[in-house]
Amino acid sequence: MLTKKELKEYCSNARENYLPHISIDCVVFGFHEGLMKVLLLQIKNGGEWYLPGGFVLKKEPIETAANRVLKERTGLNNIFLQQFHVFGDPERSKQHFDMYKDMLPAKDNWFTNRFLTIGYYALVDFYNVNPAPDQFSADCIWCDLNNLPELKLDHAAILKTALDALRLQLNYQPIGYNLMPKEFTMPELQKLYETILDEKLDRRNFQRRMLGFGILKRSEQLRRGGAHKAPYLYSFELENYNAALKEGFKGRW
Amino acid sequence: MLTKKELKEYCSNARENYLPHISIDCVVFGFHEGLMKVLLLQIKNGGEWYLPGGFVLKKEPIETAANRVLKERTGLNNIFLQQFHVFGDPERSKQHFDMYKDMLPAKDNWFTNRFLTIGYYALVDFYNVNPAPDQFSADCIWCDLNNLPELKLDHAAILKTALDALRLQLNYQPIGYNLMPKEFTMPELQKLYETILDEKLDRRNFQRRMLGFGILKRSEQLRRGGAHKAPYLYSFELENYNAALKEGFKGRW
DNA sequence: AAACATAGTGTATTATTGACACAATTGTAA
DNA sequence: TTACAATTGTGTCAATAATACACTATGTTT
Repeated sequence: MLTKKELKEYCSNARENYLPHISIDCVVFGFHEGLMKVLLLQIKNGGEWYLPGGFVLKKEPIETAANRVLKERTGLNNIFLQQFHVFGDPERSKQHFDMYKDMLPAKDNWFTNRFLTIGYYALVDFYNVNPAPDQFSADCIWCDLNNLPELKLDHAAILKTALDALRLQLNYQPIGYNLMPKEFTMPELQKLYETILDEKLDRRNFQRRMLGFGILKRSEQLRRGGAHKAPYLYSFELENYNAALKEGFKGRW
Repeated sequence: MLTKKELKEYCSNARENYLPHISIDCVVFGFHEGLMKVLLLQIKNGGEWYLPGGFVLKKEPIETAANRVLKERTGLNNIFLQQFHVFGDPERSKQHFDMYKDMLPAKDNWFTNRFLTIGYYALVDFYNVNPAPDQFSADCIWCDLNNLPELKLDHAAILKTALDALRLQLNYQPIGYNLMPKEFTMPELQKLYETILDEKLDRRNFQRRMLGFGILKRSEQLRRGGAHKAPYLYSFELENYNAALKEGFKGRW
């Protein structure tokens, strides 16, 4: 926990460098051992959990701010990021870092301000991430999406909205390049979809549909070492993948 | 155009009441005589065009702010509003009301600030709208979507993004209740879809699909007076409509 | 070598979509 | 009054896509 002096310094620094009343929160999705993971921070003392986030520098594009925040929490650059919603209820930031609320008079205290937060979701390769806590957190770890701790503020709602947005995305855009390692098998990719959607899919139909998108290329190699028949390895055909990202799979009209 | 005194007053008032650095811009879609219309404001003097917009009061939810702005421009309450994107490039507001840029020193001048703008699109019944200019505009009028004047700032990009979001919405949500009068014919509804999508649809297939959604009810009455066979009148079955809005038409997974 | 778990491939059935034809209705022009 | 043009209501057939399922292949385990 910050001392009064540290808090004071943080606040005056923040006021000088960041846009007031605006924050960024990121829902970082990863995929590991068949489970959907979300990156969470645990507050120093208190022990409460919250989403990685930060503020926007006065002359910084908001996308850059989101990337900067994520770089700090994950070590990664060029993360797949999708802005999905702004949460602007005046009540939402009422309990923002409330242990610091009384340490400074409101007019000097960054954390008593109202914040609109811009929600981003990020898709990352679990294995490349080096979770790093921020200044206010004791820990930064992956949590199972279906076994989340209680979250501070409206972060549970933000997470839910992000998940809805991600599920919607599945219907008109490819997904997976950012969540899977370079090479993967069809069953592994299927598992990703099943995890996001939280439902079982038919193996054969999944493969047919997926290949139909034309964004995969099959390697000659097989994934050896598994306990059964060795599956083929696939990777994404990046050109087609990006084209599909941009154009979207055709809608229904 | 505001005098220096008026501007000064406006700015000090704004600084006192609004959240700094945050604005709202609304793309108001209407449908009239087979054409998609967008509500635009024309700047006093200058003559340039821009989207209806405004600012967020310090304790006001952003949705309320958007509704307030639209109430002022259209006279309507309870407008169908959809937040679709935040535009946060630091360069985007560089030419914001630039005729006022030099009238006040930057530190006092609200319009030299950087603004993130939250984009909303609205769907309204053309015939219920009473377009009203704001303090900075000489005029507030409906413009044809496919015959737009040049727009100030990044408003052309905002409009384009709104249209994309609207088109996306067609794929998983019903639309029309907010854009059509109470009663309408199937060809009229089809025209709306064709206009939004900017493509011709097959009459018979459109009807089958539309009825399949189960959100329409057919009146016993016909629309008389047209020059040809009188079509049936339909209206939306509001309960089912709202359920479909909430649940969405099923995706493809 | 047999048992087993998982992967690859294919096929029959059903549902959805797309393309199109025809009859009915209404105002207009001959 | 009648023929005509334009438009609406309805239906059908074929193509396509989605779903459900079966069989074979491969590698591990015993």
